[in-house]
Amino acid sequence: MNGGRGAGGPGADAARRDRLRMNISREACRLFWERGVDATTGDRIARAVGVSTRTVWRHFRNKESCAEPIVTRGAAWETAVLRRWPPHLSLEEHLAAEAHRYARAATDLDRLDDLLATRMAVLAATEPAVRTAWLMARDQARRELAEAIAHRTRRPPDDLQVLLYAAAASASVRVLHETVGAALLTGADPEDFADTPHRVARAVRSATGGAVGDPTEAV
Amino acid sequence: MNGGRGAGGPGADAARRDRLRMNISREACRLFWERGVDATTGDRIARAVGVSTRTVWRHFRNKESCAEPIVTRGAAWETAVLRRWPPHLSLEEHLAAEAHRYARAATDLDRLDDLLATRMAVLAATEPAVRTAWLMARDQARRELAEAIAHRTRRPPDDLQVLLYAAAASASVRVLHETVGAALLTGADPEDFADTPHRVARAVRSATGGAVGDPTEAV
DNA sequence: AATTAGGTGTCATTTAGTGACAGCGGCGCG
DNA sequence: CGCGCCGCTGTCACTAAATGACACCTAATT
Repeated sequence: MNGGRGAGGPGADAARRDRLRMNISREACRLFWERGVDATTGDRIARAVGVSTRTVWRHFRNKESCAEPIVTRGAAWETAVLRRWPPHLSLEEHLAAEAHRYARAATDLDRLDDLLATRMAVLAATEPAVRTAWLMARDQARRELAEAIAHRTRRPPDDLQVLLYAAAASASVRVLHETVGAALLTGADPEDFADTPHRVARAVRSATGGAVGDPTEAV
Repeated sequence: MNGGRGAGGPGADAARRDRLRMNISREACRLFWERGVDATTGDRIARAVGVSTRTVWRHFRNKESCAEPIVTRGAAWETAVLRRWPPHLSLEEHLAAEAHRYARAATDLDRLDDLLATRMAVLAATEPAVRTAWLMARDQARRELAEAIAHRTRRPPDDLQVLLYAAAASASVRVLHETVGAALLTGADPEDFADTPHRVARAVRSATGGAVGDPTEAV
C-alpha cells in the first residue's frame, strides 16, 4: 500500500499498538456485520485499515480473534467497574454511580464501539466465529471477576467457593448484558433500562446466595 | 489411501455418520494431547482415522471443532441426565442415582472417551483452539439446561428468569466439573469425590437462589 | 437393469496463517 | 552530526486450512 513506512517509534509504544489493534478490530467487525464473516477476507480487512495483510496476522492470531477487542469492550468495562468497587458501597450504589459516570464521559467513538460490540453479540447467534470471540471475552471476564471477588471477600483467588460465585455471577451478568443489548438494537426505548444497575445487582446477589452485593465493613 | 471405496450405505444413516464423527474426534483429541494442536494437521488426523482429508473437512468446519464431540460428552451427559429428572425427586437424589447408573453401565470405550474429555479440559487451559471447543460445548449445555428448567418450572424457555437460572447453574456445574476433572487427572483418589452429586446439587441450589433443586408437586 | 440418494476420494483452488529478510524511523550514544 | 540499536512494517515465499467440482461406489428402490 505504502512502501514500508515503518513504525511511529517507541514514543507511543504500547498505546500505539493498542490503537492499531482497535482500528483493525473496528474495521473487521464492521465488515463482519455488513457482509458476514466468511465473505470477509484478511486481505479485505487489511485494505480497509490501510496496512498490509501480514500486519493483521501479526496482531491477531486468526480472523475470529480480530473481533475480540471490540467484543471485549463491554466485559472489560464491567471488570474495570468491579475493580473500583469500594468496600463501603453496595453493588447497586456503585453500579448506578458508574453507569452515570460513563454516560457523561463516553466519547462519540466510545458509543460507536459500543454499538459495534452489541452488533457482534447479535451476530454471535448465527456466526460461530463471532460466538467464539464472544465466549473467549466472557471467559476472561469471569476470571477477572474471580480475582475481584477474592479480593473483596479476602479469600484466595483459587478458592472453590470464590470460583463458583464468579462463574454464577458473571454468567448472570452476561445474560442481562445480551438481553438488554439485543433489545436496544431492535429499537427499544433506553429509558426502559434505567434500572439495569439494580437488575444486575439483584442477579449477582441471587446467583451468589447473597454473598456478593452488600457493603463490607471498613478495614 | 484406498482408491475410492465409497460409503457403507444408508443402512445405518445418521448413526453411521455420528460414529465416524466420534472416530475422527477421538483421533484428533488423542493427537492434540500427544503432540499439541498446532503440530497436528488435518492430514494427520485423516490418516489416523483412515479417511481422506476431504472427509474430515466435510464433517467438521475447522480443526478445533474436531474436538467438540469428545469435549461435549461431559456436558451432553449432564444435559441428558437433567432431561430425565423426574418431578418428584430432589436434584441430589436424581444425580446420585444417575451417577450410580452410569458407573455400572459405562463401557470401556465410554471411560476412554471420558478420559480424553478430561484431558481436553486440561489442554483448554493452554490451547486457545481447545478452549474454544470447550466453551462452545458449555454454551450448548447452557441452552439445553434452560429448556430443561423452563419445562420443570413450567415457564417459557425465553423467560429472563429461566435464562438467569440456567446461566448461573450451568456455570457453577462447569466449575465443579473442571475442578474434579483436573484433580482426577493428577492422580487424586476417586473416593474423595463420592459426594460430587451433593456438591453439584448444592451449587445449583445456591446459584438459583433455591429455585431449582427441590421436588415439584405431582401433576 | 436402470434409477436415485448419500457419502467418499481425487484434484484444483482459494484463503488462513507463518517464516525470513530488508527497509524505515526514532532514539541513545560518542 | 554520524553511528548502530531497536521495534515495527512490507514484500515474498511457503505451509496448512478449507471449499468446489466432478467422478465413482454402494445400497435401496422401481
